[in-house]
This record gives sequence, structure tokens and C-alpha cells, in this order.
Amino acid sequence: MYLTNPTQQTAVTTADRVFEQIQHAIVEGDIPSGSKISEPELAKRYQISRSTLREALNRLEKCHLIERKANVGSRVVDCTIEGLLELYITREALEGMACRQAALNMSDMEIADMQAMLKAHGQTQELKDGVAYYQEQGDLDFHYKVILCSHNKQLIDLICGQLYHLVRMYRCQFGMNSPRASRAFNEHSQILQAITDRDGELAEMLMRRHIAASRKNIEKKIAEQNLLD
Amino acid sequence: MYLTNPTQQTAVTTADRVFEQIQHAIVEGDIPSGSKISEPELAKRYQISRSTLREALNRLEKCHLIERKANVGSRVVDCTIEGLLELYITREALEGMACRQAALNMSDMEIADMQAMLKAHGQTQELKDGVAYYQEQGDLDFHYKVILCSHNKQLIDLICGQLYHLVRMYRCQFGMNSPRASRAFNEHSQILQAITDRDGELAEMLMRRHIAASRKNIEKKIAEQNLLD
DNA sequence: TAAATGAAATGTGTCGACAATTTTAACTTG
DNA sequence: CAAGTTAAAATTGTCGACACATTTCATTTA
Repeated sequence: MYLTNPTQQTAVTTADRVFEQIQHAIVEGDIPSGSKISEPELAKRYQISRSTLREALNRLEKCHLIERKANVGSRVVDCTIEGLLELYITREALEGMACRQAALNMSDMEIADMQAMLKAHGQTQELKDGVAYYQEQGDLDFHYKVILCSHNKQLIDLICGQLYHLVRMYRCQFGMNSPRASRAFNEHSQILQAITDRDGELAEMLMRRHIAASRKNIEKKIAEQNLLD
Repeated sequence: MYLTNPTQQTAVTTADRVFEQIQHAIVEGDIPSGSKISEPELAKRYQISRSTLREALNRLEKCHLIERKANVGSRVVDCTIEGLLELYITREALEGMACRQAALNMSDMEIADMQAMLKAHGQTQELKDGVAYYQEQGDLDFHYKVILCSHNKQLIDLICGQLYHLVRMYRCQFGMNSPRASRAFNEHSQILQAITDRDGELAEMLMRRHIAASRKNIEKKIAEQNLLD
């Protein structure tokens, strides 16, 4: 599988296709963070005209993967510590609210689906001690589902359509394999319980804590690493 | 003055200029909400080529003023009640967090500036009973300033660069002239006090209440209007 | 040698034309 | 007359070329 974002619609035009390819290359770091983008070069590499490439670049800019300056050109965004922390702050606000809305708006069937998913994740974790799996795909699956279940188009677009591209980029480039997997699973369970109880306030609070915990974990690692320098 | 968004950078290219013109036309309703956009027609009206127009359309899509479907075309976004409420929910989350960050990150000078601005607003209000002014420009000024003072690029871009175009559009098209002006001023004062005290938690809570109050005010009006039908 | 100037080279912005798709309209058929 | 089919018109997507701005680099000058 190539894409994990559930809001990503299937590519119909060539600009769509190239957008996905470049997006993947940026997220994975094949096109390095902070590097300048040469339109003629990329157009040649992907065998398309510059117009089509520029269409793709516009979409990359929309999900904050590149930045453009008039008459100067495009750069892949820098992956900085500050940027990462700002991203987590923003996620805390948006996903917290999405979680509250999910608690208020989810259908009973959607809740049942989610419980099933979490149960499956739990078994996977027990059986294979699937730490690596859970923190990658499982965590994303859970968060995506909560956001979609907020049934708020504005929130869904902002988070899934924009923020999460950056989230995945940072995960790849900073190689985040923290040992928070089992704790994250427990936190997910708590959140789902609050949603099941239709307790929007608690659901938001738990989701915010969940994300804040990740952020603090990162901050701690940074601090430790700074001691070694 | 034409533009109020402080993050909007001066137009250097023709696409920039046309973007601003169309943006203005959409926000003001000169190009009606929900209407289809004809590329050839608009290109002719603004005396530019379709490529340049499409560049402008891409930016309009970035701030959620139009929606595009592949091989079909662009439409101006619909102004619906649901959309408006979703927008306020999102604002509550984002601006609440921005306000918390502002309380934590603002410099003392920025706080002094803000106090001066609010004091000026208060006098204007007293002197001219400037209800109309305050709810339009003054309210926007205050919110913009808080957001910018969060010093969080992610938040600033999401709110000022995207959400607030929609906010202004809804304000224009739904003709929001609610009698919340003096209450809003008081709420702003409370928020600034919390910021001055560096109380991030309270600042966020007050900002969320402030925005939620606007939302509930709208919901009430809708309900009243529905009784007349 | 370092700073300033100017020209060449590279890169971005804009244009008009063609290709591919969708929409419209006319026409056939039941 | 309604529904389905087909052809024409209109619209969007893509392309290559040119105009303009920026960057690079060689040359001049203090």
C-alpha cells in the first residue's frame, strides 16, 4: 500500500498522479527537507510539462509540504524541532475538538466499528508484540477514524488534508519509534470509552492529553540528546 | 482599505493581483456563493490567460473559497448554516489554543500594544457609540492580533491564511450585525487580562467561550427565524 | 584583495494552442 | 411523449514557447 490518508481521493489527472509521487518522495525524504525544487528538472524527471508540474506543486503547497516565493521558486519545508512542536500544539487543539465532536455526533454503528478495530489492534499487539506495527499504522488508523467521525468537514479537511501530511513527514524523517506503543493503546481505549459514553468534554480532554504526552515525550528526547553534545 | 488580513503579503505577480480581486468579489458576494466558475469567462473578464487565472484559482482553493473537481470545474463554496457552525467549532479549537499560546509567548511590549489598542477601541465605542465599527473591524483586529501573538506559524497560517477568509465571507453574506458589540468588548478585555496574567489555561477558556457565545447567538437567531416560516 | 558593475545563464511567470473529457443538443427509437 | 443514443459544442487538462525576474559569474575598479 502506498497511501494511508483516507481523505485522499483517487488520482484521475496526471497532475494528481505526479502530486502523489512527489508527495511520497518528500514524506520519505527522497527529496530532502529544505532543498530547493527546480521546476525544469522535476518536470523532466517525471516526463511532464512544467504547467502540469506546477499544478502538482500547488497541491503540495496546499498540504504545507513545500513553500513558494514569487519569482524565486519552491523549497521543501524544513523539518525543525520548533516546527514539530508547533505541529503537535495544533494537533492538540484540532484533534481534541474533533474527538469532542465525534463523541457527540458518531452513530452507534461507527462506535461499534471503532471498538472492533481497537480490539483487533489489541490482539495484534498481544500476539506479535507488534509494537512497531501499532505505533505506525495502528495509531494513524485510530486518529484518522476519530477525525472522520467528527462529521465536521472543516476539521476533517484541515487535519487529514493538510496537517497529517506533515505528521507523516516528521515521523519518517525523525524516525519516531518511541516506546509509547502500549501506553498509546491504553490511551486510545480510554478515549473510545469516553466517546462510547457520549462524554464530549472528557473525550476532548483525553485526546489532548494523549497528544500532549507524545509532544512531551519528544521534548524529553530532545533534551536528552542535547546533553550528549 | 481593501484587505484586512495582516498575513496577506503584497501582490507581486498578476496572478496575485487577480487572486485578490476575485477573492474580494467572492467574499462580498459579487460572485455568488455556490455558483459555477467558468475559466474562459473569468479569464476574459480580467484580461488574463487561462493559465494565470488557474494559478489564481489554486490560491482561492487554498483558502477554501472555491472547490474544484477534476475535469468538471470550480464552484464557489456554499454558504450554509451547517458550514457556518462547523467554522465556529473549528475557530473555537484553533483560536482557543492560539490564545493560550499568546498568553505563554507574547512579549511584554506586544501586551502593551494590545492594551493600547483595546483602550482605543473602548474610547471609540463610548464616543461614537461605535457599535457598527467595533463588531466589524475592531473585533477582527483583536482576534488577528491574538493569533499573530501566538507566535505559532502553523496556527497563524491555518487561521489567518485560511479560516478567516471564510469568516469574512460569512459575515458579509449573512449580514452579521448582532448586538453583541459591547459584550464582545468586555469579553475581549477579560481575555487580555488573562493574557497579561500569563494564565494560558484561563485565556484559552475565555476565548473559547467568547467564540462559542457568538456561535450560540447565531444558533438562536436561526431558531427564531425558523419559527417565522 | 575586495567590492561593485554588468552581462550571460538559469529559472519563474504568462501566453496561446491542442488534446481529452464533460456537457449540451439533436435525433432516433420504443 | 419519454427514454436512450449519438454527435456537436463547450470546458478543463496539458503542452511548448516566449517574456520577465533572479541568480551567477566574469570583469572592472578602488
